[in-house]
Amino acid sequence: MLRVPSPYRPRVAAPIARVAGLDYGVLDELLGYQLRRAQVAMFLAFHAATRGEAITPPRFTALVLVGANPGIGQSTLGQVLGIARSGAMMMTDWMEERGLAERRRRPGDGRSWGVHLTARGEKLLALLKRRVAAEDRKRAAVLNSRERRELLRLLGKLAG
Amino acid sequence: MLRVPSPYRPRVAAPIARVAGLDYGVLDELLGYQLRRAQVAMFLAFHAATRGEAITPPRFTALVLVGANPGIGQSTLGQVLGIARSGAMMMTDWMEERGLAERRRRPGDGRSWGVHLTARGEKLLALLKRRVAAEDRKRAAVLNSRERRELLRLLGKLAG
DNA sequence: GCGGAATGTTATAGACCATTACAATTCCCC
DNA sequence: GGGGAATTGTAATGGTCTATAACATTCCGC
Repeated sequence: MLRVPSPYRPRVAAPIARVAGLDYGVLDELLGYQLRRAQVAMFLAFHAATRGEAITPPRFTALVLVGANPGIGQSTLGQVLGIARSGAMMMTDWMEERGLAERRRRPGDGRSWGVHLTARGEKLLALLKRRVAAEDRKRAAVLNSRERRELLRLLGKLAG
Repeated sequence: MLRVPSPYRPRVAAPIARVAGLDYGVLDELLGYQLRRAQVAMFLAFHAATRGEAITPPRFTALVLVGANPGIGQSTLGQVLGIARSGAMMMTDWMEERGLAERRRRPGDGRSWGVHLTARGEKLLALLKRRVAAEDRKRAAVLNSRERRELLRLLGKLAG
Protein backbone atom coordinates (compact mmCIF):
# COMPACT_ATOMS: atom_id res chain seq x y z
CA MET A 1 0.00 0.00 0.00
CA LEU A 2 2.48 2.60 1.12
CA ARG A 3 5.40 3.02 -1.21
CA VAL A 4 8.88 2.44 0.08
CA PRO A 5 10.09 5.88 1.10
CA SER A 6 13.28 7.37 -0.15
CA PRO A 7 16.31 6.62 1.99
CA TYR A 8 16.56 8.90 4.93
CA ARG A 9 19.35 9.54 7.37
CA PRO A 10 18.58 11.29 10.60
CA ARG A 11 20.48 14.53 11.08
CA VAL A 12 21.52 13.45 14.53
CA ALA A 13 22.89 9.94 14.69
CA ALA A 14 24.30 9.67 18.18
CA PRO A 15 23.01 10.53 21.63
CA ILE A 16 24.81 13.17 23.64
CA ALA A 17 26.95 10.86 25.69
CA ARG A 18 27.66 11.34 29.35
CA VAL A 19 31.38 10.66 29.63
CA ALA A 20 32.58 9.57 33.07
CA GLY A 21 35.37 11.58 34.62
CA LEU A 22 34.76 14.61 32.44
CA ASP A 23 34.17 18.04 33.88
CA TYR A 24 31.06 19.56 32.35
CA GLY A 25 31.64 22.93 33.90
CA VAL A 26 28.75 25.33 33.59
CA LEU A 27 26.79 23.06 31.26
CA ASP A 28 25.13 21.12 34.03
CA GLU A 29 23.36 24.21 35.23
CA LEU A 30 22.21 25.46 31.87
CA LEU A 31 18.63 24.70 31.01
CA GLY A 32 19.46 25.09 27.35
CA TYR A 33 22.02 22.31 27.44
CA GLN A 34 19.93 19.86 29.43
CA LEU A 35 16.99 20.63 27.19
CA ARG A 36 19.05 19.82 24.15
CA ARG A 37 20.27 16.59 25.67
CA ALA A 38 16.78 15.41 26.48
CA GLN A 39 15.55 16.48 23.10
CA VAL A 40 18.19 14.49 21.26
CA ALA A 41 17.31 11.44 23.32
CA MET A 42 13.63 11.83 22.43
CA PHE A 43 14.49 12.44 18.80
CA LEU A 44 16.33 9.16 18.60
CA ALA A 45 13.32 7.44 20.10
CA PHE A 46 11.16 9.14 17.49
CA HIS A 47 13.46 7.96 14.76
CA ALA A 48 13.26 4.41 16.04
CA ALA A 49 9.49 4.62 16.11
CA THR A 50 9.22 5.79 12.52
CA ARG A 51 11.90 3.54 11.10
CA GLY A 52 11.38 2.83 7.43
CA GLU A 53 9.04 5.73 6.75
CA ALA A 54 11.46 8.60 6.04
CA ILE A 55 9.60 10.68 8.58
CA THR A 56 11.23 13.58 10.36
CA PRO A 57 9.73 15.40 13.33
CA PRO A 58 8.74 18.41 11.19
CA ARG A 59 7.10 16.09 8.67
CA PHE A 60 5.19 14.33 11.40
CA THR A 61 4.12 17.65 12.85
CA ALA A 62 2.96 18.81 9.45
CA LEU A 63 0.90 15.68 8.91
CA VAL A 64 -0.73 15.99 12.32
CA LEU A 65 -1.56 19.64 11.72
CA VAL A 66 -3.02 19.08 8.29
CA GLY A 67 -4.97 16.13 9.62
CA ALA A 68 -6.41 18.13 12.50
CA ASN A 69 -6.93 21.31 10.45
CA PRO A 70 -7.98 20.41 6.93
CA GLY A 71 -7.49 23.29 4.55
CA ILE A 72 -4.75 24.90 6.61
CA GLY A 73 -2.68 27.40 4.63
CA GLN A 74 0.99 27.05 4.01
CA SER A 75 1.90 30.24 5.81
CA THR A 76 0.22 29.05 8.96
CA LEU A 77 1.95 25.72 8.57
CA GLY A 78 5.28 27.49 8.43
CA GLN A 79 4.51 29.50 11.55
CA VAL A 80 3.70 26.43 13.58
CA LEU A 81 6.72 24.58 12.28
CA GLY A 82 8.91 27.59 12.97
CA ILE A 83 10.19 27.70 9.39
CA ALA A 84 10.02 30.21 6.56
CA ARG A 85 7.23 30.17 3.98
CA SER A 86 9.52 28.68 1.38
CA GLY A 87 10.20 25.81 3.70
CA ALA A 88 6.52 25.25 4.30
CA MET A 89 6.09 25.05 0.57
CA MET A 90 8.74 22.38 0.22
CA MET A 91 7.10 20.50 3.03
CA THR A 92 3.79 20.63 1.21
CA ASP A 93 5.51 19.53 -1.98
CA TRP A 94 6.94 16.60 -0.07
CA MET A 95 3.52 15.52 1.14
CA GLU A 96 1.97 15.99 -2.27
CA GLU A 97 4.68 14.08 -4.14
CA ARG A 98 4.08 11.10 -1.91
CA GLY A 99 0.35 11.27 -2.32
CA LEU A 100 -0.18 12.09 1.34
CA ALA A 101 -1.80 15.47 0.86
CA GLU A 102 -3.12 17.75 -1.84
CA ARG A 103 -3.59 21.44 -2.41
CA ARG A 104 -7.07 22.72 -3.04
CA ARG A 105 -8.09 26.21 -4.05
CA ARG A 106 -9.67 28.13 -1.28
CA PRO A 107 -13.00 29.64 -2.16
CA GLY A 108 -12.90 33.35 -1.49
CA ASP A 109 -9.15 33.79 -1.64
CA GLY A 110 -7.44 33.29 -4.94
CA ARG A 111 -3.98 33.56 -3.45
CA SER A 112 -3.92 30.76 -1.00
CA TRP A 113 -4.25 27.03 -1.20
CA GLY A 114 -5.63 24.84 1.49
CA VAL A 115 -3.78 21.65 2.28
CA HIS A 116 -5.79 18.48 2.81
CA LEU A 117 -4.79 14.92 3.59
CA THR A 118 -5.58 12.22 1.08
CA ALA A 119 -6.94 8.85 2.16
CA ARG A 120 -3.43 7.55 2.02
CA GLY A 121 -2.19 10.42 4.16
CA GLU A 122 -4.87 9.69 6.73
CA LYS A 123 -3.84 6.08 6.87
CA LEU A 124 -0.16 6.84 7.28
CA LEU A 125 -0.90 9.47 9.90
CA ALA A 126 -2.96 7.05 11.95
CA LEU A 127 -0.14 4.54 11.85
CA LEU A 128 2.48 7.11 12.81
CA LYS A 129 0.41 8.56 15.62
CA ARG A 130 0.12 5.17 17.21
CA ARG A 131 3.79 4.40 16.89
CA VAL A 132 5.08 7.80 17.94
CA ALA A 133 2.77 8.10 20.93
CA ALA A 134 3.72 4.60 22.06
CA GLU A 135 7.42 5.31 21.76
CA ASP A 136 7.06 8.66 23.46
CA ARG A 137 5.41 7.02 26.45
CA LYS A 138 7.87 4.19 26.48
CA ARG A 139 10.83 6.53 26.52
CA ALA A 140 9.19 8.61 29.19
CA ALA A 141 8.54 5.58 31.37
CA VAL A 142 11.38 6.65 33.62
CA LEU A 143 8.97 9.30 34.84
CA ASN A 144 5.83 8.57 36.78
CA SER A 145 2.65 10.16 35.59
CA ARG A 146 2.87 13.08 38.00
CA GLU A 147 6.40 13.82 36.85
CA ARG A 148 5.38 13.57 33.23
CA ARG A 149 2.56 16.03 33.68
CA GLU A 150 4.81 18.35 35.63
CA LEU A 151 7.45 18.22 32.90
CA LEU A 152 4.89 19.06 30.23
CA ARG A 153 3.66 21.95 32.33
CA LEU A 154 7.14 23.37 32.90
CA LEU A 155 8.08 23.03 29.25
CA GLY A 156 4.92 24.85 28.29
CA LYS A 157 5.79 27.71 30.61
CA LEU A 158 9.28 27.89 29.19
CA ALA A 159 8.20 27.90 25.55
CA GLY A 160 5.80 30.70 26.29
CA MET B 1 40.94 42.38 20.83
CA LEU B 2 38.64 39.72 19.46
CA ARG B 3 38.37 39.74 15.73
CA VAL B 4 35.00 40.29 14.13
CA PRO B 5 33.66 36.82 13.48
CA SER B 6 32.43 35.69 10.12
CA PRO B 7 28.75 36.35 9.52
CA TYR B 8 26.55 33.71 11.01
CA ARG B 9 22.90 32.93 10.56
CA PRO B 10 21.16 30.77 13.09
CA ARG B 11 19.66 27.62 11.64
CA VAL B 12 16.41 28.37 13.35
CA ALA B 13 15.21 31.91 12.89
CA ALA B 14 11.69 31.81 14.23
CA PRO B 15 10.10 30.49 17.39
CA ILE B 16 7.55 27.72 17.11
CA ALA B 17 4.47 29.86 17.19
CA ARG B 18 1.34 29.02 19.09
CA VAL B 19 -1.45 29.85 16.65
CA ALA B 20 -4.80 30.60 18.23
CA GLY B 21 -7.73 28.57 17.03
CA LEU B 22 -5.60 25.79 15.65
CA ASP B 23 -6.07 22.17 16.65
CA TYR B 24 -2.76 20.69 17.71
CA GLY B 25 -4.11 17.18 17.97
CA VAL B 26 -1.78 14.70 19.56
CA LEU B 27 1.12 17.13 19.67
CA ASP B 28 0.14 18.66 22.98
CA GLU B 29 0.64 15.35 24.72
CA LEU B 30 3.94 14.44 23.13
CA LEU B 31 6.97 15.12 25.26
CA GLY B 32 9.09 15.21 22.13
CA TYR B 33 7.13 18.08 20.64
CA GLN B 34 7.00 20.17 23.80
CA LEU B 35 10.67 19.53 24.35
CA ARG B 36 11.43 20.78 20.89
CA ARG B 37 9.32 23.87 21.40
CA ALA B 38 11.06 24.77 24.62
CA GLN B 39 14.42 24.03 23.11
CA VAL B 40 13.86 26.35 20.17
CA ALA B 41 12.81 29.10 22.57
CA MET B 42 15.98 28.61 24.60
CA PHE B 43 18.07 28.49 21.45
CA LEU B 44 16.78 31.86 20.36
CA ALA B 45 17.68 33.23 23.78
CA PHE B 46 21.13 31.74 23.40
CA HIS B 47 21.48 33.35 20.02
CA ALA B 48 20.52 36.71 21.44
CA ALA B 49 23.06 36.30 24.22
CA THR B 50 25.90 35.54 21.85
CA ARG B 51 25.00 38.07 19.21
CA GLY B 52 27.99 39.16 17.18
CA GLU B 53 30.21 36.25 18.10
CA ALA B 54 29.22 33.61 15.53
CA ILE B 55 28.76 31.14 18.35
CA THR B 56 26.48 28.15 18.03
CA PRO B 57 25.44 25.93 20.91
CA PRO B 58 27.83 23.14 19.85
CA ARG B 59 30.66 25.64 19.62
CA PHE B 60 29.90 26.99 23.04
CA THR B 61 29.74 23.48 24.42
CA ALA B 62 33.07 22.65 22.84
CA LEU B 63 34.71 25.72 24.33
CA VAL B 64 33.36 24.94 27.78
CA LEU B 65 34.55 21.34 27.56
CA VAL B 66 38.02 22.22 26.37
CA GLY B 67 38.26 24.88 29.03
CA ALA B 68 37.24 22.51 31.80
CA ASN B 69 39.22 19.56 30.43
CA PRO B 70 42.47 20.81 28.90
CA GLY B 71 44.02 18.25 26.61
CA ILE B 72 40.71 16.54 25.82
CA GLY B 73 40.85 14.39 22.68
CA GLN B 74 38.77 14.99 19.62
CA SER B 75 37.00 11.67 19.83
CA THR B 76 35.80 12.42 23.33
CA LEU B 77 34.75 15.84 22.18
CA GLY B 78 32.66 14.26 19.45
CA GLN B 79 31.02 11.88 21.91
CA VAL B 80 29.95 14.64 24.20
CA LEU B 81 28.72 16.78 21.35
CA GLY B 82 26.87 13.82 19.86
CA ILE B 83 28.59 14.19 16.50
CA ALA B 84 30.91 12.03 14.42
CA ARG B 85 34.68 12.22 14.72
CA SER B 86 34.93 14.11 11.46
CA GLY B 87 32.63 16.72 12.87
CA ALA B 88 34.71 17.03 16.02
CA MET B 89 37.68 17.64 13.80
CA MET B 90 35.96 20.45 11.96
CA MET B 91 34.96 21.90 15.29
CA THR B 92 38.59 21.82 16.44
CA ASP B 93 39.66 23.37 13.16
CA TRP B 94 37.16 26.12 13.75
CA MET B 95 38.56 26.89 17.18
CA GLU B 96 42.11 26.75 15.94
CA GLU B 97 41.51 28.98 12.93
CA ARG B 98 40.15 31.65 15.22
CA GLY B 99 43.02 31.34 17.63
CA LEU B 100 40.76 30.08 20.40
CA ALA B 101 42.40 26.70 20.87
CA GLU B 102 45.38 24.70 19.72
CA ARG B 103 46.30 21.07 19.26
CA ARG B 104 49.22 19.71 21.22
CA ARG B 105 50.84 16.32 20.88
CA ARG B 106 50.00 14.01 23.69
CA PRO B 107 53.00 12.41 25.33
CA GLY B 108 52.61 8.66 25.29
CA ASP B 109 50.18 8.41 22.39
CA GLY B 110 51.36 9.35 18.97
CA ARG B 111 47.92 9.08 17.45
CA SER B 112 45.98 11.63 19.38
CA TRP B 113 46.19 15.33 19.91
CA GLY B 114 45.04 17.15 22.98
CA VAL B 115 43.03 20.32 22.54
CA HIS B 116 43.88 23.31 24.74
CA LEU B 117 42.43 26.79 24.96
CA THR B 118 44.65 29.72 24.13
CA ALA B 119 44.64 32.88 26.23
CA ARG B 120 42.28 34.35 23.74
CA GLY B 121 40.02 31.33 23.96
CA GLU B 122 39.95 31.63 27.74
CA LYS B 123 38.96 35.24 27.49
CA LEU B 124 36.18 34.63 25.00
CA LEU B 125 34.91 31.67 27.02
CA ALA B 126 34.72 33.74 30.19
CA LEU B 127 32.72 36.38 28.34
CA LEU B 128 30.37 33.86 26.79
CA LYS B 129 29.81 31.98 30.03
CA ARG B 130 28.68 35.15 31.71
CA ARG B 131 26.37 36.14 28.91
CA VAL B 132 24.89 32.71 28.29
CA ALA B 133 24.30 31.96 31.96
CA ALA B 134 22.66 35.33 32.44
CA GLU B 135 20.39 34.87 29.45
CA ASP B 136 19.54 31.32 30.48
CA ARG B 137 18.44 32.52 33.89
CA LYS B 138 16.57 35.46 32.43
CA ARG B 139 14.64 33.27 30.03
CA ALA B 140 13.92 30.81 32.79
CA ALA B 141 12.64 33.51 35.09
CA VAL B 142 9.11 32.34 34.41
CA LEU B 143 9.98 29.46 36.68
CA ASN B 144 10.64 29.80 40.37
CA SER B 145 13.77 28.22 41.73
CA ARG B 146 12.02 25.04 42.83
CA GLU B 147 10.48 24.61 39.39
CA ARG B 148 13.80 25.23 37.74
CA ARG B 149 15.54 22.60 39.81
CA GLU B 150 12.69 20.17 39.21
CA LEU B 151 12.88 20.75 35.47
CA LEU B 152 16.61 20.10 35.44
CA ARG B 153 16.07 16.93 37.40
CA LEU B 154 13.35 15.63 35.09
CA LEU B 155 15.36 16.45 31.98
CA GLY B 156 18.31 14.59 33.43
CA LYS B 157 16.16 11.52 34.01
CA LEU B 158 14.83 11.68 30.49
CA ALA B 159 18.21 12.05 28.83
CA GLY B 160 19.48 9.06 30.72
C1' DG C 1 -8.74 52.32 -8.72
C1' DC C 2 -4.40 52.30 -6.28
C1' DG C 3 -0.75 51.37 -2.97
C1' DG C 4 0.46 48.24 0.43
C1' DA C 5 0.02 43.71 2.53
C1' DA C 6 -0.35 38.76 2.18
C1' DT C 7 0.26 34.25 -0.19
C1' DG C 8 2.62 31.09 -2.77
C1' DT C 9 6.50 30.15 -5.61
C1' DT C 10 11.30 29.77 -7.54
C1' DA C 11 16.16 30.20 -7.34
C1' DT C 12 20.21 30.50 -4.76
C1' DA C 13 23.36 29.88 -1.17
C1' DG C 14 25.08 28.40 3.19
C1' DA C 15 25.62 25.61 7.37
C1' DC C 16 25.90 21.33 9.35
C1' DC C 17 26.69 16.64 9.63
C1' DA C 18 27.10 11.71 8.23
C1' DT C 19 29.51 8.31 5.53
C1' DT C 20 33.41 6.38 3.56
C1' DA C 21 38.05 5.57 2.99
C1' DC C 22 42.76 6.01 4.51
C1' DA C 23 47.25 6.48 7.25
C1' DA C 24 49.52 6.27 11.50
C1' DT C 25 49.79 4.46 15.91
C1' DT C 26 48.67 1.64 19.77
C1' DC C 27 46.64 -2.35 21.99
C1' DC C 28 46.08 -7.05 22.90
C1' DC C 29 46.41 -11.78 22.66
C1' DC C 30 48.69 -15.83 21.32
C1' DG D 1 57.56 -10.09 20.31
C1' DG D 2 54.73 -10.24 16.33
C1' DG D 3 50.55 -9.60 13.84
C1' DG D 4 45.76 -8.54 13.44
C1' DA D 5 42.25 -5.59 15.48
C1' DA D 6 41.03 -1.35 17.39
C1' DT D 7 41.72 3.67 17.97
C1' DT D 8 42.78 8.38 16.51
C1' DG D 9 42.86 11.89 13.41
C1' DT D 10 42.16 13.35 8.75
C1' DA D 11 40.29 14.27 3.96
C1' DA D 12 36.81 14.03 0.41
C1' DT D 13 32.14 13.77 -0.74
C1' DG D 14 27.32 14.17 -0.58
C1' DG D 15 22.78 15.06 1.32
C1' DT D 16 19.43 17.55 3.97
C1' DC D 17 17.57 21.39 5.85
C1' DT D 18 16.72 26.17 5.99
C1' DA D 19 17.13 31.07 5.19
C1' DT D 20 17.15 35.02 2.02
C1' DA D 21 15.79 37.44 -1.86
C1' DA D 22 13.07 38.40 -5.70
C1' DC D 23 8.81 37.83 -8.13
C1' DA D 24 3.72 37.18 -9.60
C1' DT D 25 -0.83 37.03 -8.12
C1' DT D 26 -4.48 38.35 -5.30
C1' DC D 27 -6.73 40.77 -1.56
C1' DC D 28 -7.85 44.86 1.18
C1' DG D 29 -8.56 49.61 2.87
C1' DC D 30 -9.00 54.24 1.63
